[in-house]
Formats: sequence, C-alpha cells, structure tokens
Amino acid sequence: MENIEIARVLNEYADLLELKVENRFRIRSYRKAAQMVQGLSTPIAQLIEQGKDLTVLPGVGDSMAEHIMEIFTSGTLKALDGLRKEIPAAVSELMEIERLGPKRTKQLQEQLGISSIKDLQQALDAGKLVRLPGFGKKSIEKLRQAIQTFQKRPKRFLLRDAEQLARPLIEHLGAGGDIEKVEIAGSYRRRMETVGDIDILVASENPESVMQRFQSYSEVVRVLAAGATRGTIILRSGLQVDLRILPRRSYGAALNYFTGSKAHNIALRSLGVEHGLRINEYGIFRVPRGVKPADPEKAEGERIGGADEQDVYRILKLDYVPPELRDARGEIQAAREHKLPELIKLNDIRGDFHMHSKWTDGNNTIEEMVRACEQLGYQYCAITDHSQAVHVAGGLSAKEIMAQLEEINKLRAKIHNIRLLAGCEVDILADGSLDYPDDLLDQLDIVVAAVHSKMAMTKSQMTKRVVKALAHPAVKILAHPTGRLINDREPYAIDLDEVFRAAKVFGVAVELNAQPDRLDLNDKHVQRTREIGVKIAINSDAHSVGQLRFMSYGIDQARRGWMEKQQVVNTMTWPQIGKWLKQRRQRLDTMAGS
DNA sequence: GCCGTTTTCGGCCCGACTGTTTTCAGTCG
Repeated sequence: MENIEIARVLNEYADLLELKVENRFRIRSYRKAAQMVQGLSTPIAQLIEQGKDLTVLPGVGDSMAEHIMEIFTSGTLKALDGLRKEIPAAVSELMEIERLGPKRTKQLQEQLGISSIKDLQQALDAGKLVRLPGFGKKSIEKLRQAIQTFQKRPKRFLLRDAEQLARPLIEHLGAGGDIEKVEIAGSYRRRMETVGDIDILVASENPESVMQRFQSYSEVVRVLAAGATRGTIILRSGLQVDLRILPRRSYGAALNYFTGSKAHNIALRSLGVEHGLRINEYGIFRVPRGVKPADPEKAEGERIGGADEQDVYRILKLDYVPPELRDARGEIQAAREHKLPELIKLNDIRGDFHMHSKWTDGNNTIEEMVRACEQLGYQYCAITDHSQAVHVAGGLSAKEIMAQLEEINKLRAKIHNIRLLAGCEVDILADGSLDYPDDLLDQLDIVVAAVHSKMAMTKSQMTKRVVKALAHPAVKILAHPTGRLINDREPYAIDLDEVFRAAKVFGVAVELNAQPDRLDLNDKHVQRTREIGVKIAINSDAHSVGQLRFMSYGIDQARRGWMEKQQVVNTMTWPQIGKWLKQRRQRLDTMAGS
C-alpha cells in the first residue's frame, strides 16, 4: 500500500467527520496526518516492515498510529466503513461547491434529503431551498452560479500556464499606479507543479483604486468578492485569482502568510504563540496571551516586525525557509537546527543533456540549439534525438544517426565556446534491450534511455525492463522515469526505489525532465533520490530554442525536493563531466571482471 | 486527535467577506 493511498483513506475519513460536524480539531488531526503521510518520501510500508514506531512522525499519536496500521493491513478503517454506510458518497462532493461547507451541506441533507449535486440542482429548480433558514434570495442565486462554475471547473493549471495567465494581469495592475510592491504568492511562489489559483499581493496606500482596477481587467468573467482589502475574480480561462492589498509595513508578514502552505503557516503561528507572539498578515506583535484584539492592526502589544518576510523567521529564531520548502515536510525543525539544505539554483547549471533538433521532432537545427545553449552560458550540451522505434516523432534509423554524427563532427570545427556531445534518446524496448545495436551506441558520447511504448506492463515487468536497460554499458541517463504527463497520463507502474538503487550501482543518473507537463521525476521522487544517493540530471528535453529555458521548471521541482547541487550531474564543469562519462565505463568493466 | 520553555488537560492560527441571524455564523484562504 502506497503512502498516497493511506493519505486518501485518512482524508476521506476527515471528509465524513466534517459532514457529521465533528470537533474541528479532531478533523484537522486526520487532515494533518494525511498531509504528512503524503509528503513523506519514505514509504510507510517500509517503516512498518522495519518495525519503526509511527508515533515519532509529527502529528501522529497512539491513536493515529493504530489507524495507519489498520489501513496498512486491511486497506481501510472500520470506522470509515461505518460512516460510509451512514453518508452517501455523493454528499462529500457537495462540499466542493463554493459556499457549501459542512454545516450547510448537513442542513441540506437532513432537511431536504439532498445528497448529491444532482439533487441540489433539482431542489433549486423546484424552489425548495426558499424554505430553509439561512438561505436567502442572494444565497440561492449564488448557489446556482456556483454549481455551473463547479461543472465547468478546469483541472489544476500547469505552473507555466498559470504564469502566462498571471503576467498580463500583473502588468494591468501595475499600469494603474498606486502600487508600491506586487508579487504572486501562494502555491505559485512555492513553485508547485500545478496551481489551483493565483494569489496576488499588493502593497498600496490606495487600496480602493487597486481593487477597482483588479475588477476591471478585461479577462474577468465573474467577481466573487471585492472587499476593502481582499478580492476574488474568475478569469475567462477558468483561473481564480485572489488579490490582497496591505500597507507597505505589513508586506513581509502578508507575503509570508499568503505564500503558505497552510500547514507551514499554522506551524509558524503556533511557534509564535509559544514565544508570546501573535503573527498575522499585518505583522508580528508581542501580545499578552489570551488577549483577543478587536482590531488586528491595533493589537494591544508592540509591533516587532512585518515589513520584510525575513522578520518572521528571524524573530522566531529560524533560518530563512525558501518558499519551495514550505510544505510542512520538516523544514521548520531543519530551520531551527540550521540544517536546511543549500538548494540548487538555476545558475548552478552548466549544461543540458537532453534536447531535440529538426532531425526528429524538434523545431530548430542542431547549430541553432547549440548556439542557444552557448548564449545561456553552458559549457556543454548534448543533442539527443529519438531512436527508430519512436515513429511518431520521426525516430532516426541507424543510417540517419550516423549521418547526424557526421554533421555534429563538422559543426564542432565551428563551435569553440561550448562542448557539443553527440547523443541519442534511445528507446528501451519491451524486453529491456535498446533500440540500436551496441556498436552504434558505442560511437555516441552520451546515451539517454527512455520508455515510450508498451506502458501498460505490470509493475514488476516494467521495473525489470528498465533495470535491464540501466545495466547496459552505454546508458548514462534514464529519461522521464515514470512517463507521466500532468493532467493527461498517469505514471506507469514502476518500482522507483529499485530503479534508483540499480541506477546508483550502475553509475547512471536519473533525469528530472523539466518539460512543464512532465516534471518527471517529481518533487517527492527527488527527495527519495537524495535518501538513496543516486545522482540526477536536470534536462530541458527542449524541442525548440525557446524551450531550453524550461530548465527553470526543473530547478523549481529539484528545490522542492530539497536538492543540492552536488548531487546534480549537470552542475559539474566540463572536465568533471568528461571524467564522469569515462568513470561509468570503468566501473562496469570492473564489475564485469570481478 | 495531538501535544507540552505555563506539560498529561485544555488548549488547538488568524483574519476577511458575505448574507442575513439586527450582532454573527458560515465559509474560505
């Protein structure tokens, strides 16, 4: 049983407890535990098999540990099965509708027998809701709209798409003046692979004008809320955007609060309480405990920070936590003990080992790609077009790749500031063999191996197939190890732990493919590579000159996986890379000889 | 249900917006 499945059961239990309007702190415990389990890079199964005490995990006490054990052994919770009988499955779906929380959902179910969105629609059409206390004319109209919005709701947006939608809106806001500072916070700033909405933070002394301008953006199709300092709109694309406007002196505290994650915020504020501090989006205040200020800005107490985000961490005696780490995965403890990793940065990257040219499905010539890499300041790059099995991408026959090799050799005479490697993204066939004969592969500088077909194998078959390919002496990098396409294709079944261990033994690097819809490996996989100690390569897989810049999305996910540059092969200088390419061969020769 | 630099009980992050309940509950982030 995978961590994500355990988390799913805990979350479902929390959903149903919520509908029973249970103690909200009890519900939060289950959610917190679910989130913790989901963020764990080590499989729970492994901890249990090693006889580890689960209560050492944050947010897990005796009772939660028992629940997790029960889920692990039986696949479910008895208590959950009981609740499922009591509450129909479609009821929890109701809560996904804007404005419907646990209380109103419960009310609808108990008083009108509404237990699905369909029921709700019918009840609305029949005018039944009018009789309910708390449901006025406006509420009912908004509920109608909310159902429509829910039914048309898009999937989560790729980080890159969100960027492209947000940028013009930020420009629109900026053009109106009255803005001292503006930034996008939320999961966008934490660089999550997808975002559900956009959170914009503005420092301004004239919030009315900024809020006006926000609502007047030409892409707005609905205004959900527009208060004095806070507003929410829906864009034509379906993307929801929240705006928060605060004075400059609160900007840092607000940025911290609005960046999240929620769990990270709660942890920080709890820590604040321990220090006798109140932390909110307006600042950090020294406040006598138990005093509830009527006005957060005039809290009885002394303002001791908030203009800059660093204030929050400094005052709590924590090292600064980069946004990418703020997911309650141990970053606060690490910050307290000065053990945060020194995260890899984009300008640590010295080369790119995976890109395509016009020879297959790329848009640019080899020379154009190499020149662009040169412009990026790289010391080396590899052209890795597809091998013959990938017909749809125009994979190269053996003859064609030899011709390409010739072109590359000629090009080398013209190029002096960057090393050009002749490579190939060679297909791993169903039986684990490679798509070209060995004598051809031997002539290439670098071979990137990848699965592109027959993805519906069993987990053990796929794992065997990939591990066999890793053992081939020519292979240097395993590309997009799970094959997933975000919002489009699930990862194929594969035992990544086994793949990582094999890669480590054979001296192969595993790729973090930086295409915005791949990001494969993902952040949690990256964390696992750290634990296992296998090297990774962050590659753009660019199909055009412009896509070389996708590298930054790979860096984002590497940072989210706590990655430091020492473990990333393409941060090495050219001489080191030259050695790395040879090393692998020597290592295999030794293994063969022993 | 969890947890402890006020420790084994009694707290649990904190505030904005909306609609309708004339003083606040519900929802959201």
